[in-house]
Amino acid sequence: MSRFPFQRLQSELAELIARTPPGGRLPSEPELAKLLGVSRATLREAMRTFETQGLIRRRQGSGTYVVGRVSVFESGLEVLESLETLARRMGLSLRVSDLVVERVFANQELADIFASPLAMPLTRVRRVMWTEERPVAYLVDMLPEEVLKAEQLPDDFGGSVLDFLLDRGDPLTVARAAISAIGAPPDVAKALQIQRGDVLLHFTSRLYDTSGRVVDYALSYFIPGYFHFHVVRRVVANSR
Amino acid sequence: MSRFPFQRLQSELAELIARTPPGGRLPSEPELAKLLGVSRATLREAMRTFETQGLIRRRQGSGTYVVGRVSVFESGLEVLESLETLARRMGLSLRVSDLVVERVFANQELADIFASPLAMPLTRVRRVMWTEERPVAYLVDMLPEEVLKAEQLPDDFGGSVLDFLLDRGDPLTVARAAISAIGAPPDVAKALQIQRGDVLLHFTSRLYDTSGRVVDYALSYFIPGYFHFHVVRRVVANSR
DNA sequence: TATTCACAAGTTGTCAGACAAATTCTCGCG
DNA sequence: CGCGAGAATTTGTCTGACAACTTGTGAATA
Repeated sequence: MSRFPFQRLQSELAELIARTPPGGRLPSEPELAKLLGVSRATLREAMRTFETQGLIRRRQGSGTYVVGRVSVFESGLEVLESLETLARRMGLSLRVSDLVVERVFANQELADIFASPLAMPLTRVRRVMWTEERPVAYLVDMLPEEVLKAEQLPDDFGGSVLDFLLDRGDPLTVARAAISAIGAPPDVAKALQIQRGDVLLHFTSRLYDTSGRVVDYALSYFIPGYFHFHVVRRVVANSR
Repeated sequence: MSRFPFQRLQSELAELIARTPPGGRLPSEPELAKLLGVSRATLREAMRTFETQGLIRRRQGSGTYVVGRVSVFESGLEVLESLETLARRMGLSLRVSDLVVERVFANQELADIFASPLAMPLTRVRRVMWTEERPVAYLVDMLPEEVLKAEQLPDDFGGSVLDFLLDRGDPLTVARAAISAIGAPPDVAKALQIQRGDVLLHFTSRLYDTSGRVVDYALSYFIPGYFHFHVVRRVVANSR
């Protein structure tokens, strides 16, 4: 539960929308506002965010309707959430194995990414995520030691660096993820118990805080078919 | 000039944001509202849409700031644009080959996607996109014949069904793309001149119009490394 | 001089209430 | 049964207000 009305609103609305069948109508704005304990103006701002994402559609005089979506089991990429959170929403449970937290030093590439000097100390967190006795993802996070020291990770670390930073209250804003497909490199193949060169979905993410600094550089490797990532793409109007 | 205040507002705001250098501050809300001739409530709703898209950041007590737009506009997946348009912006030129436009009939899967009866006639457009003597993408679009008949495609068809529909003025709204990685199926491998099983990035897209109907179901296969797809992910608080 | 603290001014966040505009429903009337 | 006028409902927009937060200023202090 968040401290700020707007964020709480967003998650409650997201839940409500997820519960409503495609094409279904949401309660009217005055009703919803009362139900959620906010003013209509604030409610409308929250609704706009979902409209921007294409999840709902509003028709003056008629109501607000949930747009047909493929499945609740899919994750929209425009919202950054941890695999754990995603899995919980899907009714799955994720397990962590082969957790390795180590201290490394920035090479040229990493120094560029973090806009830091060469050899800056970093904390690298590697682990394999399992669901139902099967490895499905291999995750590597790298963070400046000023942001995260190895000792700070709790013993019951669930596998999500993002959740840890959020719970700690870090002022995170957005992440930028590059999406590609690759054949499994040897170390990843070994961790995921697949063959070298097998197909993997690959994200390379930079997580930013409010000051625009990169606080986490993450490499994610997913075995296709276990997680369904999708994105809503806006059609831009003709410029005139 | 649009008929509706909100749409006019959006384009004027978009312009203002585009004019403001990254990190720059926008005028205060009361000022902007007066300047644009709307109430502060309406203005805030419009601002929310840009905040959702990661273009601006608001800080209570301080102001509203423009986020570095390079990261967002470069080739973000949140905006749907044709490969042609994208390639032109990246300074590449795309060529089309092996264009096949044919009439097919919906099987059960396609009928579900289009919410249509079985065996509904569809127009299927397949082609290979080349850049610099090398095939880089294989695209398949399927549209109800009511939306697009084979004869309607011009002789100089550039390879983008999306551009064609937009130029024609179709009321398109959003597309949903599912992202995954696959090994090349035989037919795709042949078209792209690669080996069966080679790694491909794969999008499955549904394009919607204003009535919420699926007007285009598209399969896209990309050879990794030629197009850089990325997405901006908003951080939201945990819901627990 | 340098530092700290209180405070005022400015900005975003939220609220309540009102009316306009569009849609949908109801019901009387032919 | 069909149709149209009007009522009811719902989203769109506006106004004014206050709360919460940030920032700069300047006086008081070490």
